[in-house]
Amino acid sequence: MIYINQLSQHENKSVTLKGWVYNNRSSKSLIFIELRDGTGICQCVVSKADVDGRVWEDAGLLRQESSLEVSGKVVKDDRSIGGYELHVTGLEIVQIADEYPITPKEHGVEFLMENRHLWLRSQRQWAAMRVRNAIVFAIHTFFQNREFLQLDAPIFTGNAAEGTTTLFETDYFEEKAYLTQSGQLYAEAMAMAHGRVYTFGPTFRAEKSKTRRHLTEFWMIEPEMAYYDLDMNMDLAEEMIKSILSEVLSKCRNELEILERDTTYLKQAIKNDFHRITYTNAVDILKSRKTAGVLEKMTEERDQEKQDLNNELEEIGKERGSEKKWRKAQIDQRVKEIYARLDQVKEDLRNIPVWEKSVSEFKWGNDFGGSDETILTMQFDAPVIIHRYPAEVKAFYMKRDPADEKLALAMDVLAPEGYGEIIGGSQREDSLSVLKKRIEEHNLPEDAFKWYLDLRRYGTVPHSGYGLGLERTVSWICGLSHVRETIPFPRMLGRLTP
RNA sequence: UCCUCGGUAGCUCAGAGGCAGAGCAAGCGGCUGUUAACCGCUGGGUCGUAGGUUCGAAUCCUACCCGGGGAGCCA
Repeated sequence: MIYINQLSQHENKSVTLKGWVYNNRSSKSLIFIELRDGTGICQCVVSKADVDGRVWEDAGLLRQESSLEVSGKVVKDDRSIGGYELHVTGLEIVQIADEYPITPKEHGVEFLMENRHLWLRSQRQWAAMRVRNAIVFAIHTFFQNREFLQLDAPIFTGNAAEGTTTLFETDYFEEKAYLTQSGQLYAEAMAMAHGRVYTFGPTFRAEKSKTRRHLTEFWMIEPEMAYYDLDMNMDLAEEMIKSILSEVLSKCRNELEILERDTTYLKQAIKNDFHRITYTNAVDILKSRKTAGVLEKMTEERDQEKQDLNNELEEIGKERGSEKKWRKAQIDQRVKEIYARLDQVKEDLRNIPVWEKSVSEFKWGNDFGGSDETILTMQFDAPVIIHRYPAEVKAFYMKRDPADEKLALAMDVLAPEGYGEIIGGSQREDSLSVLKKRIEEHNLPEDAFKWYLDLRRYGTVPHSGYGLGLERTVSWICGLSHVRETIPFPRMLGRLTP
């Protein structure tokens, strides 16, 4: 048995493939089977003249997703996907599949999510999972090559660490336990034992967020380094992202093609320095004449597009009445596309005034909203790192800027093309007395942080770290519009199965 | 929690007070190279649920359920 991605090494040889029917077509004396085997897709051609009666008959019984073994000669043919096809001589059916719910035609999100366990077999989902795998591998490689130690932080935690977010509560032998929202505090303890460490694990947030950027269960990578200041932290984050990008671009060319990902910005992100701007600077940009111009231009573009789409609708509407059946179907398809795009354009047009208001009324000291981030990243061609946020909007454990007590030594990395925040991090407060004061100011129970405070009591050092959201990273690199397609079985508001 | 859009055949959708429709899928037949193949025929309905208005409701009204997108919050 060989795999489809090795076919080029077996040209003109006889091989056996084992897999599933992705799609099939038939005529009087030819049957085309698109076979998938997990490594790729290969068109298998069954010619009535070349096979015995049983093989021909069996080939005629196949339906979408039926499982089979098929043998034949590997032939180079540009008409076939992948450039090679199999001229079938033998065929063994493993199972004739029941009627498969996911047809080669289009489907809605709800239906696809109900059938997520099967949807994973489809090409685009297959490609996204392979990119996710490549990203995971690249992250481990990056840290392992630098002698970081991987650690697993606990999933059950006894207290709501930062006090801000809503956590999932469970019963832990009649005691309350929460599912972790971050492994950071534990990573800090391990960093004091091993110097440089990282976690790679699941994280849970019980917030009722229903957007394309949110899951209730997602995977986070949290490096934590002793003797690292904020600048070193930013350098590491930038190097890591560049390293992930070059790995994926070289290993997943085929996958990115299936996903129809335009890789221009990804390549630019590897080549160019990330833009580093302070929060204060970012606020100035948001309130600038240039930003207002960007939004005005966007409004004009959307207005024009809306007009163009409406004109097209009118024209093809006239044409439809006098056309042949196949052309009518084509027109109907285009009409659907136009309506979908119009909805998006109308939503943008509704949103832009809201964004304009949010930007023009933005006050120093507020945190950025999703739209503010989008507007910022629209003005740069590589990821943007924003650092030194107002301390008031950030977590208690972040160190203040010695040059300005109002600022926290925090940093966020924003991905371009509207993908937004993929990393949040900071230099940590290393003074015992200051940290105690912060815990008090945030009305947090000091008892719960007793062990954490010990880290500042016994050989405290400057240290830093950050958290990278895996699904948001996959979503950005794949060019997917929703994180639900970046994880095999997404857990989100209202979705617990499959 | 709030704003907004939606729920009609297995799937994707049209129908906007007056006979329940199309394409695909399924079944049968036809076609020597198909790429979401194509052509013909056949079967397929709790119009999300409950109530109301009306001679008459998929269509109008009310409540609820489910889903999409967004706000807040965040990775």
